[in-house]
Amino acid sequence: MVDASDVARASDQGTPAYVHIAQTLEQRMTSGDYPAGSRLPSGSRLCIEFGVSPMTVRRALHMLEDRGLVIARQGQGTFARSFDLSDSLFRLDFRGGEWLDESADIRLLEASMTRADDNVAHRLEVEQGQMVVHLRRLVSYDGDPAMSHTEYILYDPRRPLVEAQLQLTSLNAFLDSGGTHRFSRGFLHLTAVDLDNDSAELLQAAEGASALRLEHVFQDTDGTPVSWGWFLLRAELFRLSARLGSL
Amino acid sequence: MVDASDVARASDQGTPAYVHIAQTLEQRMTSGDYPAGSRLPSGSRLCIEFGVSPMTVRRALHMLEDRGLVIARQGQGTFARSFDLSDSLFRLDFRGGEWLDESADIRLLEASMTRADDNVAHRLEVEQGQMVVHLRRLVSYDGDPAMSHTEYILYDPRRPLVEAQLQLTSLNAFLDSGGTHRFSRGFLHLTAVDLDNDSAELLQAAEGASALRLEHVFQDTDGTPVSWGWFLLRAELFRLSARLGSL
DNA sequence: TAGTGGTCTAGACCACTTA
DNA sequence: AAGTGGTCTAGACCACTAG
Repeated sequence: MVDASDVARASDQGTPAYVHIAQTLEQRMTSGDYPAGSRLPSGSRLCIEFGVSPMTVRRALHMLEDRGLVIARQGQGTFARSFDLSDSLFRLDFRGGEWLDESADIRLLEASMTRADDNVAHRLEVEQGQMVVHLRRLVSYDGDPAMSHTEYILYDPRRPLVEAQLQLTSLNAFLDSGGTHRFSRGFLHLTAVDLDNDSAELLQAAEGASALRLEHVFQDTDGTPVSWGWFLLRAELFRLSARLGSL
Repeated sequence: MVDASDVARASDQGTPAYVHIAQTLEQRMTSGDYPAGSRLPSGSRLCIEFGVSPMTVRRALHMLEDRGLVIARQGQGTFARSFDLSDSLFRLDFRGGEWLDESADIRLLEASMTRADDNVAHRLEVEQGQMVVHLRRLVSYDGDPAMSHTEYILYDPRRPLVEAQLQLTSLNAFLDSGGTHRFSRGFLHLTAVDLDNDSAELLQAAEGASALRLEHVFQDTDGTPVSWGWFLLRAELFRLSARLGSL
């Protein structure tokens, strides 16, 4: 019989048992003890080996599964996966500061009602020609244009939420951590593009200069698309970064 | 007294209790019941409200914390965070197929020993002028160039690991799921760039065309940089995507 | 049927913060 | 001192997969 305080001391310093187990298993995978595709010892065996309860082993395996290092198949076992670069999780950074601080200046360039063209209608899942709200913004830092934002927002007269949605989809709402609204669902796509004439001028960059294009669809809680749009981010100012490996 | 089978039935269908709890809490955050910055009910209160044990509540909170929707501060409480786009986790997709399948062709364009210049020396944390391995590869799909890869690998005569490292950092090792080796540590940075003359020609794109530049540093288990390099990905073929919100 | 992963309990002790 | 999150136990039952 072991009690909690014994176990806490068991690994060595203050590192939790589940972290220690996960690290040990990861090390065995990278060192070749558990080659990619091979089956790891079962939960019960790991309990015995590490002298911990099932819950603790499960949490360690859960960590590895979240990070994609391992895949568990019910009734079969837990298997080592090889690392796949395409599974890396990137985080979008703004170089040289926070996304939105006091030096950020958001200018609303356009706010109008227009009829949805083919593209807009498709993304917002409405009929072509339906009225939608069209917004265009420019975000500058210290007077330097850094990104533009073009957005089309659903306008449904039967549920007059435009006011709330305008706020919902305002830059502040998802760039500023202090906002009260947030999105419940949606997706993002990020690609590299050449700036067209118009955007290049707006961002004070050369025509054809590279930019990151971050496209978004934000959905209502029921899955209805509410907003479609994209940011154009000056390439020198933004990047995505990811860390590989242990913690 | 409730036993496990009662609880499993409690939520409704087969959804685990911790998922149900996490979803409920997320809904309350988006609906404004728990505004950004506010404190969520404590673990013990949630146990009472949902009629589950502490471990189950903790797992639900853990999920929300992993997704960045919530931040837990020991001794204070768990607080709702507003969603921050910059925290989105992107996944790199290859449009139109798998990263590496039978149609992929990897050509080694260059493999030589060179002296580390300023840049290389800095990234690999060696002295300028030290010998390093220089590799350059081109990956094509169905005969179409899709990405190039330039890489500098540490060459330390005192520990002759070059052979193993070559394999470690080979394309197969991190693009092909069947490999046995994997990286233990490192980081990635992704930006948009204009292709220079050389790269444009190699990728059969126009000079100045946009591309994604995926820079990497792979480290040994002890943190020593082993490989520095970058991929240039034709912009039309790759993108990053992320899903927001619930599952 | 035996073994696997997946979930859950009803407690416990610890480290930490606030008052 | 009271309340918080963080960790852990020693069992349990379930769903699934295999032989």
